[in-house]
Amino acid sequence: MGRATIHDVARVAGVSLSTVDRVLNGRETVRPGTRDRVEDAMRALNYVRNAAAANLARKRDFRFLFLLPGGQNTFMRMLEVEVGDYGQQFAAESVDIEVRTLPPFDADALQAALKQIDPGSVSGVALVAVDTPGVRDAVRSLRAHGVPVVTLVSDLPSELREHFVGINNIWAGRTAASLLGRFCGRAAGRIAVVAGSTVLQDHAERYLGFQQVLSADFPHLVALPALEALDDAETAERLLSETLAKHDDIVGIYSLGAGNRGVVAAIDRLERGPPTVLHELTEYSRGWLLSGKIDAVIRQDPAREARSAIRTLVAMSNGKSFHRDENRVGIEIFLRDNLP
Amino acid sequence: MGRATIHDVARVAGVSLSTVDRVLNGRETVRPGTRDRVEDAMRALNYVRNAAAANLARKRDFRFLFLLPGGQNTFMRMLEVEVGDYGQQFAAESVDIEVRTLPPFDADALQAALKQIDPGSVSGVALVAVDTPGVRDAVRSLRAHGVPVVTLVSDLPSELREHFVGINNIWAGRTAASLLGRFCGRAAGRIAVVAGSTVLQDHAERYLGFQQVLSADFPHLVALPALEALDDAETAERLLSETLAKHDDIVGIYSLGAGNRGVVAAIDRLERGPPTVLHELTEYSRGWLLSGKIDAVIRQDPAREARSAIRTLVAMSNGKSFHRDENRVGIEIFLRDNLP
DNA sequence: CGAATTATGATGTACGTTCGTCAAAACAGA
DNA sequence: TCTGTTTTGACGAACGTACATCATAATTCG
Repeated sequence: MGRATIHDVARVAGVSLSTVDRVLNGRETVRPGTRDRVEDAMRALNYVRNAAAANLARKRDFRFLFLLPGGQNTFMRMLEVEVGDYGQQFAAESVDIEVRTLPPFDADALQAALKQIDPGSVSGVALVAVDTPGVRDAVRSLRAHGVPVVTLVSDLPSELREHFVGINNIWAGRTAASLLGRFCGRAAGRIAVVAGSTVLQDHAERYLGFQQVLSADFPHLVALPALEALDDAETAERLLSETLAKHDDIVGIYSLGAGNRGVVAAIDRLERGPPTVLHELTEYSRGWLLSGKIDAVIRQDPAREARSAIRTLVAMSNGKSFHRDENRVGIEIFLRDNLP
Repeated sequence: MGRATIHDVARVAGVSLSTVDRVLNGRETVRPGTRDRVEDAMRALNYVRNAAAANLARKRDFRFLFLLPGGQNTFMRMLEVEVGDYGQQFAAESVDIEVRTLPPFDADALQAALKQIDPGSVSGVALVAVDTPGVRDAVRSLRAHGVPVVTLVSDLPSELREHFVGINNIWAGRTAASLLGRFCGRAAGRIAVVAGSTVLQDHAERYLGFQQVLSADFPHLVALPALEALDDAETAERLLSETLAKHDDIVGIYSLGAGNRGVVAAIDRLERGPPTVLHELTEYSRGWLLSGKIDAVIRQDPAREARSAIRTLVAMSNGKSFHRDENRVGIEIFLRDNLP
């Protein structure tokens, strides 16, 4: 026998279909006694609402908008692909996802894109936030019009958005330090740190977390000020090479932003590179792990973030709860031996 | 406007609903020309079949059976919980999951349970395999009757099952060695290894992988023969304490099975424990990470495995393809700083 | 060219739920 | 007890697809 239906519930509870419906959807007032009988029947029959039929009858369809930074950033491009892929899968559940890429790190463009959204025609928005007053304001206005907003990768103050999908970058930095600190052994020395720009929130946070752990747990290791390579490989190579030449006691390297090809190029010039930790798993970083040029990669899984963002939006749009755990994005550590 | 329906496709293609249905479900012969027109229309309208409506009309429901080892093994218990939880969620998609626990590592019980399954009333089976001729035979018979079978955590030869959900334990062992080798620094010495039993396939594989990397990359470190603690905390504590007393050059500890409370108890007796790596993230191992008693935990995520197994069964049961990547279970590394 | 065959159309029912309308019943207050 | 209000029942249409039946149109073949 199949599952119980509302018909079964009605029969067992001795009420009409309408009443079951009213209880189920909190439609009109139902006398407490009747409500109890219905709920008892549902429990007794182990009734679960057939979501397929419900959504069908409701004739819902969702339109979600994703605002992602364009440009060359590998991670963002992977994220874009994943969102697209997942969108395809969700198409069967009548959710329709539009991805719009904007000039990277351009708060004005983001703000304009947000302002331009018609709250009536969009059931949810996900964005990689740039935290400026204008953007905050645009987000506030969207939410005031009843459009759920989730932030992706880069957050806004929590009262502005419904949910954040991404990793905690302070802890990512801490993780890097815990790894690198152990990899470096007992020898005292300095750690070279390469960043995109310290004005980027997530980069700053990673550096902060890195410092925290280093000074607390590995006091014999000292992080140099972050080199601002602007996520550019050539700049990274130049700056890192200069630093490596200037200091002869560098025992580890941490690159917390993009432009890693430059970082590795600089390491390649050394006869033996110190332990190195990077962020984000790409075609390149896989190769470096396998060839032993670097020791570990820390990443946030773009596929998970894409899925998590979509799932969150879906859940919010139909008022359902969603499993926080399932949708959590973890800080992943990859060595040569546990590559996916 | 919402999504296109088969009605739209029929209209655009200039054919009847029936014909669209025939094309869509490969029902009867449709002349190539007509089929093309229909397919063109579907493409033009970007038609995607409404899965909800389809399943509703098909009146499908799935019944999956999970056979898990009982006993005290924390990981298996977590897995059981996760399968149950996920089952609840899938109930809305009319899949019904029954979990049956069997005496652990009892091939006969497993075989009996498999033989007893009525192929007509079950649409798929997931099991933690014990690889014996009898079990192989029972699985073969099930599949011959058209029941999809996936192995979970512990595998069978690949021609016997449709899919395996779990990690590659050789690589898990390699990962442990890569971590521990780096944590130990340059000092030469021995590594104490605690296992459940070397006759367990997965434990043997972990030890193998561990050895591979140790001898290739860290020749100054030598793994002692695995202590067979039978996944029992007291035995583990006793054996490890003896070993630590006997050898004064133990620079690292790897516990690849269960019974970790005993391992940590033994470490606690030392004034300063060597770098330690364990498997599986539990309430306990979290605490040990946070308090610094151990350095790293390697795990396979039981929630992911549960979800992956169910998804795989669902996909197989209705002939759909499924994303291998999404369903892959990774070898995860946790330090104090990236705990979920 | 006509018969046999094959391809397509028309139509209806079903799946389990939502939602609306209207009537009937139960209840409350005086 | 009568009236007015609240609660419940009965019914039907709709959502998009599956599937079955029977009729009709198109094609093939001798």
